[in-house]
Amino acid sequence: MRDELTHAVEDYLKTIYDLSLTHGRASTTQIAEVLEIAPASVTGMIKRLSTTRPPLVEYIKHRGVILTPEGERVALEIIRHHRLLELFLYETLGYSWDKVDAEADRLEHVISEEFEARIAEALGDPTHDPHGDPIPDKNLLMPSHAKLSLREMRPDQCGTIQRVRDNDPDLLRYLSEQGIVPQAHFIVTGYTPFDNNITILVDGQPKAVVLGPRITRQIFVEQENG
Amino acid sequence: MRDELTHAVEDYLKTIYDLSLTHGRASTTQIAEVLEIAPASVTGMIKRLSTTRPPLVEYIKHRGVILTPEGERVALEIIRHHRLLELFLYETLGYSWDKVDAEADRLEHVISEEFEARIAEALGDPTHDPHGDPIPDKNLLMPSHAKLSLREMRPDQCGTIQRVRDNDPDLLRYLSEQGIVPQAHFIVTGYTPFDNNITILVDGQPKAVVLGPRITRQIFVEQENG
DNA sequence: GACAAAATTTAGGCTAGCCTAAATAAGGAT
DNA sequence: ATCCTTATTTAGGCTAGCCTAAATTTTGTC
Repeated sequence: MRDELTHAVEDYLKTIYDLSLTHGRASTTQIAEVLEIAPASVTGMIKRLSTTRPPLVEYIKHRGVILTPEGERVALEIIRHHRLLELFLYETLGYSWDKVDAEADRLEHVISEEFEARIAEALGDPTHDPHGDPIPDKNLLMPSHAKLSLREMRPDQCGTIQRVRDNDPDLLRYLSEQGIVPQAHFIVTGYTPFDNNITILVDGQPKAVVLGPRITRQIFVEQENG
Repeated sequence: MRDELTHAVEDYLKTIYDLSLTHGRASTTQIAEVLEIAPASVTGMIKRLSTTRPPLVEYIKHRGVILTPEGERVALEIIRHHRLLELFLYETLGYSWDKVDAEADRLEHVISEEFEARIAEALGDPTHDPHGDPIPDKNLLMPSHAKLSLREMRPDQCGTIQRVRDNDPDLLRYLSEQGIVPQAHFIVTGYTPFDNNITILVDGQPKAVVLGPRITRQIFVEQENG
């Protein structure tokens, strides 16, 4: 395998992969926002990524980028590192789930294939990290995962939390205080149109929680027929 | 604690610390050799390190450098990271002792204080890494360690290996094949002047091994009265 | 104490990645 | 279709860290 990609390049590819999933194509501004750098810097990097051999992204001026197969391979490799590390930190070292992301963000770029293989084995080839994010397998294939967001659910429907797609430590801590963590079972008790707030009652929790759409959009669930 | 030192700076400080132990003062050329970069590059970096606030090294033109207290603090912090990581990789992840150094060299710069604290605790606040190198404690104090090198020993003397101060994987693999690892008990069976070769027989090994001074100088032992 | 060899520093250059300010292109509203 | 806003790119600049080649200092030897 060729390597020798810089951390910065790996971060760009990971970001583009992520944005492509929800937006199809990653725009300069979106990438700049995620990476917290100036849009002009993104343009420069994107040009480089699209002219390497093999190219890592396909770039159309003023139209944003998508990953090439090679770019996607690299992105998935980093995502596998990241999510395996998150689970390792959580399971083996006892990190709280709101702190694993920041640590994994730095470690993901420096661990060797041997490190990856050893923690994967120690964890029993896991398919999901502590946030419920799917972990690509050795061949970089994504396991199946819930695609229904909590935002689509309505009163009286129930299900289990599968995935919380956000890395803000404060939000994660807040959610876990409310019992909103993967595998938690809940019932929707309220929905208000216009602001799209959703109220849910989590099993074992004293009271229901109202969540706005910015949050519920990031929470994926398995619905139950109830 | 101030941080935000680059990986390169940390590598320089670690190298200078190491060289200072054996040579008192680290010369431009020595640093360049260890880091495998051009001497001119070292001069440039040293100037920077000596003019930061607070300065990390004390630099006298044409005379080399020594660490300031602050520089030493940073070096010891990195060395603590490195050696804790080596032991962690060895004990917890099952790495062979010849591979831990390379992995730790990259990880040492990116782990957080929390990571450091958690692996230290998981390992029971260890004092020595798999090569027998002493691990600075939380307050960066070095535990005591063997200072007698195998090179000084003579026939009929015996003792135990305490420390193998070399990171060349091939050498380490060779030595462990001969049973020369920390805690191994041995007796010196031969010494030849002029070339300073030393022959030792390790307990449980079928035959004696002849080691040149470049190797024996790096092996530290605890002598026994025998 | 002079001189050659070795060590070190200076000078000038390069790449990766970031920045700001200014120019240009795209897209939506009228 | 034009105007205005927003997105994007261009141009020029900066720092960290490396490089080579040339100049200089130190050191060891006679």
